[in-house]
Amino acid sequence: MAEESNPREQGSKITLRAKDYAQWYQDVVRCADLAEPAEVVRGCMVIKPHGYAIWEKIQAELDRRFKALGHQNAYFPLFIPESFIRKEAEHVEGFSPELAVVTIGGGKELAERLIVRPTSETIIGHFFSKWISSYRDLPLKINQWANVVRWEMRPRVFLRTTEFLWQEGHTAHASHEEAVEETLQMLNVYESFAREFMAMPVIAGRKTPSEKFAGALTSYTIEAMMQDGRALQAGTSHDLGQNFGKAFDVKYLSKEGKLEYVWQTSWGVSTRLIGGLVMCHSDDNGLVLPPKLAPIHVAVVPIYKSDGERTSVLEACNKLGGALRNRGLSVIVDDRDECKPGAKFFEWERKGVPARVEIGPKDLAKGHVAVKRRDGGDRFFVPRDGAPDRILSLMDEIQDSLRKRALEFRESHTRTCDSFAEFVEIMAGPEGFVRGGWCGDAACEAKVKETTKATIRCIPLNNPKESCPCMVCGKPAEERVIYAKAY
RNA sequence: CGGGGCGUAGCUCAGCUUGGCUUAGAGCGCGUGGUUUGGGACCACGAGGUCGCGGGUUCGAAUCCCGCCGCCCCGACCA
Repeated sequence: MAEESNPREQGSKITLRAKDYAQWYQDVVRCADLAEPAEVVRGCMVIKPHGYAIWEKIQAELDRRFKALGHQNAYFPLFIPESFIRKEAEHVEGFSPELAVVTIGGGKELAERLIVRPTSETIIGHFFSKWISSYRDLPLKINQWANVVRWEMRPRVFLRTTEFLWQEGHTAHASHEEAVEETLQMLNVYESFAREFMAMPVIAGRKTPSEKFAGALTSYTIEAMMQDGRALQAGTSHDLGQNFGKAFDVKYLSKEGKLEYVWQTSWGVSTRLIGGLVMCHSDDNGLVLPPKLAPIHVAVVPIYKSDGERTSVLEACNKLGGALRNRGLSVIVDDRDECKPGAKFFEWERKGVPARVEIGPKDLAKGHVAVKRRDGGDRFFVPRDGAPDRILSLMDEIQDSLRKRALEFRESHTRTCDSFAEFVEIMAGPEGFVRGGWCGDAACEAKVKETTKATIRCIPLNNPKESCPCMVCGKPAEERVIYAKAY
């Protein structure tokens, strides 16, 4: 049905996933009214109310989790003096190509150019050095919700926009051990959030040196699989070592009276998560949302002909709506007179509302309501009395079902491979994840990228040691890593 | 940055090759009135456009020429 060339479908047409995955993604984003390309500003997007509501839900839960672990929110300047960026050699090299620079302010050329922050390690490092003087000031655990700008070559709504929203956590510790612990703890927060709230299973692991954050000692990541088999880096957590501590002179006096550099971490997730959410669960009819992140849980659609029917049907709808709201659900009773029920069904379906309830004269007579879940299956009926509780428990079922479905998809698209020739063949096809050995040589990693465009997404945490051949050179390797093409 | 596409009504586009037959059009959307309402309703009337910008050619330019700007898509980078 998504392919009908009915003129009234213009602007709301969704390309089939199997036909053109990239176009399908854009269509779902547009039809679900999540965001639109800003057009007047290259690479930027307008996050529309329905999309922003999802972001607010993501924010609320992550913020809760961060604070529960002792982090405090703060806010740092949008502009960073150019000299700050230059203080950490690897950092400047990594970010230079994608910086936006302000050269004029108030009509006058600036004495020092200002960088629109691409990330805040440098300016936060500067302030940490002012705030930290004793081991008693540590650990310092700060989080910032902010926008950042990276002049990417090819923007894509949510997945890679010039400006995006994110949170960046920055912490300083007295020991490397404690910093590593923090890095892994926050990676774990991301992993569990993705699994529990987004219903998106991810593989948590370590980046190879060539893929790590510019300026970090070690970077960790969570990698999700999209429905086209590609990987999405959904969040990162970095062990910064003393690199920024040394660059910004962040020192403290230890208990023993010695002056030491702090050990820092940084970690972030962004509005890219929304893109991941879309690509993980949605289908040819539009957006599919896990209930825990859905701005609207239930759409109640009244069906009536006469005015008399309208009154009694709407009364029943509002009563059910109230009962559902009392159970903590967000409900819309779609009492618009100007469109027919069918149009309403399509609209809420496209927007990913997890469940739809229909109430009409027939239902009133039979004492039940009709329920349709967005994630599939036929419409079914539940008695009116038990409907609120049944629909509440349905939310958990949908959440769980989406997670299981995504996990099964990932598992059925993950292959173990020992031969480079076979690997090249896999990457030419419908893709997916490949578990293959890696000897640790950057040359082998580079060869994979050159020939297939795939990369090592991560070396999974708690990876079982396994003697296997390096998938590229055949030399002995100690463990398998995740190879995939990425967004 | 390389390759491709596009800029005409709120949206999607036709018209451009062969300049005048257009007083710039269509569908969708929007407004008003009526009939409708269990999977995208229909009829009637109506509002809405300096044809991306700047030059040029011509009696005459959305259409031809030159220059500029912008956006989207496909490749090399990232959260």
